[in-house]
Amino acid sequence: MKFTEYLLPTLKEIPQDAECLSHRLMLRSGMIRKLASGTYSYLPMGLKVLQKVELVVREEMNRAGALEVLLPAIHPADLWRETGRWDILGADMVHFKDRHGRWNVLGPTHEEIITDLIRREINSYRQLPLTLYQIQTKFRDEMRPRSGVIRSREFIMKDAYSFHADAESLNRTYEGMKAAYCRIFERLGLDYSIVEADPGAMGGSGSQEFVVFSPAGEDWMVQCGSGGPVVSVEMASRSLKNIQPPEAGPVQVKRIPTPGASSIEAVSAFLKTEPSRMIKAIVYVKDAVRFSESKPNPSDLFVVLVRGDHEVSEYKIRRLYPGAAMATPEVIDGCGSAFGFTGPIGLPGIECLIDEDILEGNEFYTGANERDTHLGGVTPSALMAELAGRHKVGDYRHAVPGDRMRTSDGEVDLEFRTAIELGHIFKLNLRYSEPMKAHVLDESGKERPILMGCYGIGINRLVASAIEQASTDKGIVWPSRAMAPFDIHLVSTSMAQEDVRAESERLHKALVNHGLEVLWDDRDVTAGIKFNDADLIGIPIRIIVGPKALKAGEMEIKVYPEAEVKRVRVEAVAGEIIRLCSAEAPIGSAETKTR
RNA sequence: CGGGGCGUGGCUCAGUUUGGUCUAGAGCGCUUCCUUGGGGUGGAAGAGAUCGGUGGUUCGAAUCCACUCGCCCCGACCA
Repeated sequence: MKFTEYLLPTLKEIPQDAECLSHRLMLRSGMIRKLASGTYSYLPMGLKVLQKVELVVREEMNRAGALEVLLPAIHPADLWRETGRWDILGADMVHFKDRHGRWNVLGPTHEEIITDLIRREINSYRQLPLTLYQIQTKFRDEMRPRSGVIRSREFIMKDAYSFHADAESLNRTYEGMKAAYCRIFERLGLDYSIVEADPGAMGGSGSQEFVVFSPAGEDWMVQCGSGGPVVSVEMASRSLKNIQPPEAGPVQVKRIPTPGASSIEAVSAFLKTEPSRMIKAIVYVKDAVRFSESKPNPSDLFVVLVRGDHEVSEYKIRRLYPGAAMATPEVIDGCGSAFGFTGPIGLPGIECLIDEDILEGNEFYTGANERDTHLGGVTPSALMAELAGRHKVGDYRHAVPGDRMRTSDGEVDLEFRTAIELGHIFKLNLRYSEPMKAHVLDESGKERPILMGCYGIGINRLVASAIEQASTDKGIVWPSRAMAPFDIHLVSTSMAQEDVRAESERLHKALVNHGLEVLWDDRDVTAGIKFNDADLIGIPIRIIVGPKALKAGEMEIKVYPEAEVKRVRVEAVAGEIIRLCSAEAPIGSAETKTR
């Protein structure tokens, strides 16, 4: 491809609106342009990179036995109502009323759509297992798009869905998909981590995220020592200090009117104190499925106490009560408390999980279980007196910096890093098949819901993260040749010199005829401009054709990131480059690329 | 949605505090010519802006006021 015939508008100056590195570089290298907040046009070179990633993804999906389909982007809202997600996702979905007055959704994901397809087409366990995938644009009306292409309102996703008659089959495919994901990320050269994710209240039995660490990341992850396993802040457990609960002491609390102030921030501001001096009390239902809201019994509930500046980890409390779910305001009001003003004092019969940090405190403020009222002077010993016997002390909160964890190497600090989520694999089990009645007949002729898994990769985000990984403000450093937009960057330093032009043209033709993708900078501009643009675009193999070397009958080859200049006889350059390019496994072979 | 910031040729910005000398400037980019040709070469001549929009105040508005639209950042929210 001749530069002069291509659309590659590189920018010398840093665009004002772009703050994160990948965003700046994608803009500057002419890969993308912004249309509006969270929507981007891909210019030819940007598209090329997306397609290179898609190629690897397709190959690995196909290899893993998944079949490619293409589902519609426009969905009737009724399908989303079947699973309750019309309400759950709500305003996050791009939706519109069509001319017949029916609500439609621009797909933010496709579980409902694929499940609908499967329930129509699949009737027998003998048609299972089956894995389908697609690469398609998703739409999400994000509250705040950010970081360029990392969180946008429209993005390309590879989403796969698997269907099974039994858990063993689901597990097998899940592991197969996980392996395929590893191959994809390895071939693309990403320095990624697999993070155990919270399977959540959906009854899921497993979920893992593929992340890359980056300052542009939005999710905090915790690593237990260097090289240790990575988990989310919600799941990271800390080693407890084994603080002995104090003796029960007098309950000398004072009631404080706090009109209208119910959130931690509002109350701490009103009382001129710190959130860390407050106790946050969250009421949970032990088993949301079997709970009857009309007759709430104190023994069906429990309350979790964490410091005001901490977050309750639902993951950790679900280890005690797997069916736990946050109580509704009605239940809270009905059990002798007041929504927004819950506290541990005066909730007879309700079990209490106390995060250990509370015992370290002296006096706390907390809700009085009465509207517009809080309590002051709540001490750990008062809690012991009040809760006598119906409490448990432990680790019930999200991890925070400063937490430590015991490992085989002794106690280590938890390391906090931000990460970008590129992929997520999930055992959905019956979450969609049950409400949507996607059933098959088993061997005994009995109707059973299909077990499902789902597996997503954000393509655009993956490209941005790859650029984030090793690039500098000078230019993009592609993590692998598989992702670089071209194989070769041919730089002719002086198009005014007839020999340079002629030799460049000959070489360009030879390489293209060998099936290589070559960007030939044939612009009539100075060498400095070309070198700077080459650094910006970052195509790893560069050939420099200039008058000096040419006089000696040579050209220069640089391979980045090693980038030692190698002088090669003009006649030998094409052969050398072809050898270089085929030294790697060509895309499509069974070989995994090594970085 | 709350908080903060911004909006002036294609890009980066100056000018706004204190209205008039701004029917608006600079650098980069763009067009033409010469020059140069290994890290954004030097020079000459040009094109290009209803100062985000609407309304108001005023003899006079890029500048003051109101409303509005858009963009960025932080937060809240959320798979």
